[in-house]
Amino acid sequence: MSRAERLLSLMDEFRTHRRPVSGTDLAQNLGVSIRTLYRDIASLRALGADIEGEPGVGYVLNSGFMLPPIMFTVEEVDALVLGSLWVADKADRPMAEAARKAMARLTAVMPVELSDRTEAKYLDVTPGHHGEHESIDMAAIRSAIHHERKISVTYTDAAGKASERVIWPFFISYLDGARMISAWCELRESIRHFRTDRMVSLTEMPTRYPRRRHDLIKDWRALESRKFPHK
Amino acid sequence: MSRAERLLSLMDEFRTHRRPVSGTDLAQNLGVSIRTLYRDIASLRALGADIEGEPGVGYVLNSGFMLPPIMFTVEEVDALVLGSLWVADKADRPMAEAARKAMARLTAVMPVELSDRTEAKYLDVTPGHHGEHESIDMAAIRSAIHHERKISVTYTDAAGKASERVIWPFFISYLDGARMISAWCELRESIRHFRTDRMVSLTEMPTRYPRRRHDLIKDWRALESRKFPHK
DNA sequence: AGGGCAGTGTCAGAAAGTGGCAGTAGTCTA
DNA sequence: TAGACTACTGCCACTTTCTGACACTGCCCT
Repeated sequence: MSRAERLLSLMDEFRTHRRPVSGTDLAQNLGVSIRTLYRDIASLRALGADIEGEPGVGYVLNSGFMLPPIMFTVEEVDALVLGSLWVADKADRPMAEAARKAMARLTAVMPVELSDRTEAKYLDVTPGHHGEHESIDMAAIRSAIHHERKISVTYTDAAGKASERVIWPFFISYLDGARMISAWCELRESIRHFRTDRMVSLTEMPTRYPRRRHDLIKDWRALESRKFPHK
Repeated sequence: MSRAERLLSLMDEFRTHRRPVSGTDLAQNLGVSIRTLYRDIASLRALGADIEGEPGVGYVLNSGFMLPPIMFTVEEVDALVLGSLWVADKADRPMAEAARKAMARLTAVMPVELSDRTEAKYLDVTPGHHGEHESIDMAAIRSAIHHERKISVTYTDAAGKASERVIWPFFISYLDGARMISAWCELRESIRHFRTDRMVSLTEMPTRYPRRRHDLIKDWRALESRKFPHK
């Protein structure tokens, strides 16, 4: 195992621990000495990893992961840039912010001669209809989907009538200017779609929903293709 | 200079040469022996660089550049994925293809636990109105912009009337389902916008346009903000 | 054919990385 | 408070990897 590979493995190791992990444990898992482990952590930090370490406690990787060196073509970068512009303009606020940050990271390491391209000096998405931003936290929905947890929402329909729902969200669709959540609705006992701008409030629930997200998506796609058999 | 840095510098070196460059020259520029240069090139090829070498001719980098190790957060990846989905669905064909390739490259190096996210298992843009795909080659327009060259187009307006134009393209705007080129038009002697789906034919010209793209964009933005002073 | 070039293997020496050790300093718990 | 547990840094001998020099093979172009 080369050093570069070991650094990647070390990043993976952090992510397998939900609580602080000691340097000694990490070193043992990687088959290196504690001194080398300290050097590796210093190297990762130099590369931008957000690793926190407290004496007597251990290490925590606050967020993120490392990608190894990658080859890209100029066209591929254009595509990433264009996509990020769209997300920054049209998606929910946390997502828009993430797109900006992603582009900043890419720009920081990009050869300077390509700065025109990463800085989108000559292309853009039309500044258009932003739609109504949702008041609820989209990151909470993404987290609920990822962890397959129920959420409780106060939802108003097109007529403005409010209802309380416990739903199992499993998919996010991005319309131009709005977001739609596909979820199993306990009230209606079937799959329903919810616009995020009509969610008045949202409460994360600790309960896992009793079906796998993967299966819900399968059912939903089967349902959708019966309705719209173009795919 | 570490070896990793030198590999990046070597990629930069290729891009400064428009014709084949000999290994000896490259080695000299980097301050290493020819033997080491050969090893470096082997390493870059192993990383996916498209480097061609012919005895008696020299090396050519066919395309691309290398990014060093980068840290990303999960949210940032989501944003890149979402953006790529939009580009793949709504942009011109070459751009859409580039987005798919970019995502493939990222997916290939991503930790497996994140595959749900990079494979967009739980988010998507609405499959919607694709608009009319242009018959002209968008890559040619991007090239013309990048090299600040004129193009000659046969353009039909909304009424279907065709005209020949020599234009200096400097910006691409992406609408939902269509692309619009902002360019100086020699016929109208002013800045005009052209939908790419109304360009019947396009011929690249070797002539550089006599103004800097940067300046054209400045004028255009000044004009646009006089028309729409919301920015 | 000759010049110019890409390419590979080998090996001694150079450079980078590792592990062990000593020491400093902080957190947590009994 | 003391002790166990932990993060951290500098130093140095040893280990591993990389480099340059050399010899050799083979291809392209004029």
